[in-house]
Amino acid sequence: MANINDVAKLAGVSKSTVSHVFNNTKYTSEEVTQRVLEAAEKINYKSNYYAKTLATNKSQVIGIQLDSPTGSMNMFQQKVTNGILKVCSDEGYYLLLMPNTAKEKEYFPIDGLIQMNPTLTDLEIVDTPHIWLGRPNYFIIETSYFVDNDNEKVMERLMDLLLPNIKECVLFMNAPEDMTVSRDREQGFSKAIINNKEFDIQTLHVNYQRGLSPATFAYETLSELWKENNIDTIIVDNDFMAQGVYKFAMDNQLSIPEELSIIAVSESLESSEFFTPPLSYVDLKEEELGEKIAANLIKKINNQDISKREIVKSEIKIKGSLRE
Amino acid sequence: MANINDVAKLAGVSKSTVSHVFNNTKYTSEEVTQRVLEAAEKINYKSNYYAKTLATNKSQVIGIQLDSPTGSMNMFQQKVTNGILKVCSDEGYYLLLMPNTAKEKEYFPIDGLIQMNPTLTDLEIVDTPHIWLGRPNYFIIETSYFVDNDNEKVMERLMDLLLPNIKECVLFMNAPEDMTVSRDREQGFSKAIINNKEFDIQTLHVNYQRGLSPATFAYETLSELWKENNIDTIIVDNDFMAQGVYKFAMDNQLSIPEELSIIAVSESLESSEFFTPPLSYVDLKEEELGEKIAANLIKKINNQDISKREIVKSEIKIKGSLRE
DNA sequence: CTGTTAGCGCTTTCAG
DNA sequence: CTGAAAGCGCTAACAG
Repeated sequence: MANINDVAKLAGVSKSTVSHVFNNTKYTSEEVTQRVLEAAEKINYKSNYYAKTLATNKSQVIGIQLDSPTGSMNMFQQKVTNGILKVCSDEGYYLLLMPNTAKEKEYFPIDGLIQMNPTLTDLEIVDTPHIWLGRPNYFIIETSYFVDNDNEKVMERLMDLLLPNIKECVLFMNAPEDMTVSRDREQGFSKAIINNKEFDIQTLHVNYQRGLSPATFAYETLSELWKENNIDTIIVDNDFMAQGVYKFAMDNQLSIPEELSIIAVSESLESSEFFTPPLSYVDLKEEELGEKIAANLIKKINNQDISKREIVKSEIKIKGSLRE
Repeated sequence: MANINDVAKLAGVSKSTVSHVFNNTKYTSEEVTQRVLEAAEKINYKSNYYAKTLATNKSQVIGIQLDSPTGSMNMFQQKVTNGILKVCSDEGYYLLLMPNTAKEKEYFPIDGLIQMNPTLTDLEIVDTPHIWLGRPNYFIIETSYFVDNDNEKVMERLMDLLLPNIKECVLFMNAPEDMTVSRDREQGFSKAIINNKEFDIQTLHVNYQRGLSPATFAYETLSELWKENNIDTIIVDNDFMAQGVYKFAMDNQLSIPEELSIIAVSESLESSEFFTPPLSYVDLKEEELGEKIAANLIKKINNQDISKREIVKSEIKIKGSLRE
């Protein structure tokens, strides 16, 4: 692989001149510029990224810190990543997927970090510009930048919509307990109940337990709670869980939405239309989340001002699964 | 950020000794080792990846060359990526997503490359160990390594299964024409027909045209062809298309599978169970593809022998959408 | 077994 | 406007 010296020699100039014409970092005469470019072309010179990074200490890479050690991403994360990738490639940044393996003996000087999936116990990150996807916990929220959905608000709006049509009891199957997002949603859920005391209904709230598949979890939880409660409305975390609920409805010959009204708080599988009747859901605008987060991070890397919290509004999509 | 000199000074040894204890590249006395480790710990030393790479010319990064300029991945690719990521993190490799933007002024010395989605017009890649996901075209196949499904074979097996129950006419809605995979599938499809002349049926074959959503494409194509042919069996490229077919069936009050038998050649949305009746499909074992490809690439990087072509067997999953 | 030293390829000050 | 040279942090002979 040809290097900068080869080009310099061939063009009959010095290393630094070559560097300058390649980086537009100083004026070089038209003639010299041409000579250098031609020489480079001739021997197919490409600047060595690693040497450059070592010298400049700017890597042009953004890392995504994944929350799983194997590096698997769930559908939500994959969609967000697509959004991130879009602006990264526009802005000339590389995207590095970083599984959460504990070792870290090496210092990989990425320019910025995107931290997936905040939990209640995350610690502050230092020495790298970073942005959270979702709300960080209260220990670090003051000092953290993040991009998030309007989780609490959308739950309130959703409940305002649902409440008039709940007959007796609503069940909320929320995300896992340790995720900040599930807290925010629960908050919105509770607020709406309190603010609408005129509707005298019963509420049930459970968190998804990792281990069972979401569909199975939903099915089993519902079977259990069904016996002792007159559940007629169900909010689930995602369409995967909804699958379990639909199956329960079918097994027990319950009609949706007449006897069981259901909505999912995210459509990670993009499966709404596969359900009969089509599943109502909340569109989290994952790509937009990704684009916003990447755009902000890049600004931050370049020391431009950005707001600490950026909210992407989610949108309630009403389909046939909701009782009128 | 502390560097190797700081550690050396603090521990009272030389740079190279520090380097050696960190890389296990030469024996160092127990005592010295300890001193170095402690010193490193104390000042929070992490070896600088870029300097190391520049010196060794081994980056420990594997690139995924994406086929879209925006860098978006479809579901199939995302699932394969999960498999890749798994072995990468096991083996200490980073994974870099490389959108297909034409610039490339820089030479980013990745150790190896995974090339997604071969088409009929791809050119040879030089100077980087690489493996294709899927069969490369015939211009380059002789010199290329790849991991692929048994596309042709599985189509033959599928047709053997289907043929006895086709009444008059089968429609195959294949992947886009420029992809090698669609050629292989068509090959298998035709072979099965020829080898089973005793079944006197009519066949229709169309390639998906990018632009329309797969579901819409399927719906419209079917509407068109339906008028003039007595189609009773349909093979579609994926479950997204199947959605269009199910909708067509519903709109025209055709019962599945009695009047219309249907199977998808991939279940990219993992949506089989969302259909009523559940959609039959071919399981492409995406994660396994990803794991195999990464494992092979890493071996290749280390100059170990690997076979040029590795096949992952796909599996036909029969559900209620197929007439018996 | 440990230390010296010459690179890896590029950027960037500083003289000219 | 151009070039010489120091340095980015680390590795790997090689000498001791």
